[in-house]
Amino acid sequence: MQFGLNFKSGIAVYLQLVEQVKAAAASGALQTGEPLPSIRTLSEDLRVNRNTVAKAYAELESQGVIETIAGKGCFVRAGGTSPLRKDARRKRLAEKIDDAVVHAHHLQIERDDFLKLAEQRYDALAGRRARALTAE
Amino acid sequence: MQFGLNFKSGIAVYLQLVEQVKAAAASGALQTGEPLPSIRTLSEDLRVNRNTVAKAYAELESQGVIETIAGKGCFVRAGGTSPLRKDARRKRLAEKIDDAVVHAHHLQIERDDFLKLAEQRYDALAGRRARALTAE
Amino acid sequence: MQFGLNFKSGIAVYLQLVEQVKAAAASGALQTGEPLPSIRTLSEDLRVNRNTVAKAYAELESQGVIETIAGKGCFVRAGGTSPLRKDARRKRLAEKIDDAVVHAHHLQIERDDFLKLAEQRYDALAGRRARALTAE
Amino acid sequence: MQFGLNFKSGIAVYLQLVEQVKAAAASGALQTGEPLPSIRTLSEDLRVNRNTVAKAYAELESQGVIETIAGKGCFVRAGGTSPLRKDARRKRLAEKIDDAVVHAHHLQIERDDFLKLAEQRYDALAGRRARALTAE
DNA sequence: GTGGTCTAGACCACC
DNA sequence: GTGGTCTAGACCACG
Repeated sequence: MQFGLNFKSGIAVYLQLVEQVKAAAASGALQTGEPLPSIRTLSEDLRVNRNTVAKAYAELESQGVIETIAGKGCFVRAGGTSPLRKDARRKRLAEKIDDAVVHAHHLQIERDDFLKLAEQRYDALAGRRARALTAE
Repeated sequence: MQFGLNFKSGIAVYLQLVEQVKAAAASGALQTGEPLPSIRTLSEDLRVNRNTVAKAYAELESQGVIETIAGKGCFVRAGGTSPLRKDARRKRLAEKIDDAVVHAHHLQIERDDFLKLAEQRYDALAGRRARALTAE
Repeated sequence: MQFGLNFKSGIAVYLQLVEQVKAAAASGALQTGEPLPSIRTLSEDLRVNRNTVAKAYAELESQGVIETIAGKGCFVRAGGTSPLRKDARRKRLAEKIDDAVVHAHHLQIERDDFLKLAEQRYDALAGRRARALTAE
Repeated sequence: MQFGLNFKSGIAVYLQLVEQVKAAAASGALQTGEPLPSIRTLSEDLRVNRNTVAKAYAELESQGVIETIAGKGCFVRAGGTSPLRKDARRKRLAEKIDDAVVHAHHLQIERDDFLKLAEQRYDALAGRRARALTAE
């Protein structure tokens, strides 16, 4: 998993985590039974307090997205979250992109600049992800 | 204008308002020079405290989206007035795009799909804005 | 740091705080990275409501003078970080200078005196800042 | 008299007027017995509500700076306000200039730029003043 | 009528 | 402990 946090967004950090895990589970990026990173590991990776990660996992468990097995870790639960169809996933993403588009307008970023930036940022994250995988 | 609030989203109410006004201005639903609802009126409509709406409007003013004239009201400012340096504007937009990129990964949307979607949504907003202008 | 408030000046308390913090940062009395007093502490010292101090700190953050980290505190930011375009910065400064010019006329200070005074005060501040840095 | 108002300064407009008249009287720019512009005239010149000017004059009268003679106008009162010595006036102005200098620092305006701007703004106001006099 | 400031006191997120 | 948000209600400045 590759998480991205924004500490200045005004959205609580633990909710950002919850949302991202749910999105990954909804798309099938996280498969049933797959383990999540441990609270300690993740909190260190993200430079975040352990309580914050713990709260996110607790929230996910109470929503039935994951299952916590004491001493073993947290795992994606079967059922409940059937993977979304592709157009449903695109629709979810479209909301996030619309948000960026609105900001592009107010920040006076032109079409070409906007699209180029989208490409750059996508590749930047993909690059970080690849490096993270090979470093394992 | 019609605003909708989600009190359980974990996102500050005043920020929800800020985003909705920005979206309305970007789409042409709110035209340059148009007055926003008064703070008192809107706070009553939304069953929210006056200070909360005031904080949203203050934030919009500091972002250059609206102009507020004490004793008269708040008005949508003309676009193309951002006082920020170009690199600062790009940096802010990059944060929003990164947010979308992270979700694209979690939702397993591939690069081409992501970029095509970005293009579509950008053009969709520009189109709506153009239609709103001519329909005036 | 020592702050002083005038409750009868007709100038909003939170703006008096903003100006004093800015002056302290510009003169080197507050050094880069130095923590400001906590909102609660300062509000008690000044016999002012917590929200008033919070508003001042929020304004300072939005002006790029300080950085606030929720749960940790507020810190003076390094200079040279204004995200504004140069013309926007000059325009803002011009407003302040105009204020001084109007007073120069009313106080019957001639052109040469005015300009000499501007030079003196600029150098005086730069000098204090330099001494504060070396005295560290 | 040449007044300068800043509607975004956070200082009440009527107080800005009061302060400027007091400064002019303190320097001798307004002589004892000299008439102030009428409320109606000044409010139109400054694009301000008549009540605002009236409030400023009322405040000045209550402070003993001016005298209102119903049906005739407002006049600078004798005594009470003996003209300040030159260095006292310079000191008052220095406070305003210091304010501008602090803002120059935070707005990253260098010494030369600052001094050039001070010169420009001084000459700009002097120019407006000259034009206003010849147009009479 | 408009927006702006301030208070008093509550709850939340995070360290 | 830190800062952030929200409410309820007061008073002020301006048109």
